[in-house]
Amino acid sequence: MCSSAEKIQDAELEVMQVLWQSPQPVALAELRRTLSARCGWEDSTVKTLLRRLCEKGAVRLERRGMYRAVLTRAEYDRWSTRHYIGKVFEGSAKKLVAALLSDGQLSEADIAELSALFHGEEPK
Amino acid sequence: MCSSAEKIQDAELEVMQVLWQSPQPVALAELRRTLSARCGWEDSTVKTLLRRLCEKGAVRLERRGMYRAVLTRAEYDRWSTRHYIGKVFEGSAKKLVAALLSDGQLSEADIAELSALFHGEEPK
DNA sequence: AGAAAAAGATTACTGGTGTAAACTTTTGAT
DNA sequence: ATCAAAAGTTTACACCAGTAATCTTTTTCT
Repeated sequence: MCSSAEKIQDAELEVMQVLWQSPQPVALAELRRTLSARCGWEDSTVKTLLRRLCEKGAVRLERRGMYRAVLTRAEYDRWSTRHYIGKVFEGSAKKLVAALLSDGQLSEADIAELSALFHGEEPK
Repeated sequence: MCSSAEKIQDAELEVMQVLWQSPQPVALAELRRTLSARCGWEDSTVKTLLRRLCEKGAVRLERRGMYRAVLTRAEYDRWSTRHYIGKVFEGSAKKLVAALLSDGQLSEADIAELSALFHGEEPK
């Protein structure tokens, strides 16, 4: 139950996002380049964040200079949404969606697509 | 545009939630009672949080011992969802809802209700 | 008026997060 | 074998958030 996802901090999430969007594993050099561009971080900052992520079990050092995400994006999303919804919407995902709707955060097109999803696939 | 909502911290949110769920304004004594029960906080903790919220403009001291939420729940929800979706779902509310769906965080009943909302009211 | 109670203001302390420098070890190239 | 570059490790440091004690002022009760 404690897949560590909850403890991932904002800065760490930036690192995870880079790991998630390349085929695994990713070279430190590339992490450094991407995060320097995207966040303006120094080399040592990236290393610190990688170390913390490894300590949390969210990342693994595959081999020298190659890092792999252990925590998957889907896992992170699940945990973080649960946490967020618990904090703000009394644990009700439905309330969150209703709020998005009444805030106009979903376009007509979004709604159409989601309606389709609501009735289409989903395994269960 | 910076209605302060983004900077509301977790502990502060607990206080806001108490303010939001009683007809405004709320007596310090009641905040203290509720938050002591709900969060186990001391009197001075509640006062510190109220002070910080006042500094942020999210709460106002209406008159001695009576606090009023200036930031509304709807405003907070809007800002916090935007922020969260920006951080985790590349700014796409649709992606968030799709994730909830594939995670099974929406029951059949939820989906039915939301489908109705999708096609029913909403002023726009 | 004086004292007790409540509210408000000031100060504090710890741990975590963002950010990074500096030091050490390993590896690849001459 | 040596040296430089890259990677890994250690240490650092400021700020904020969570939590609270204490001190001061205001109100209320007798």
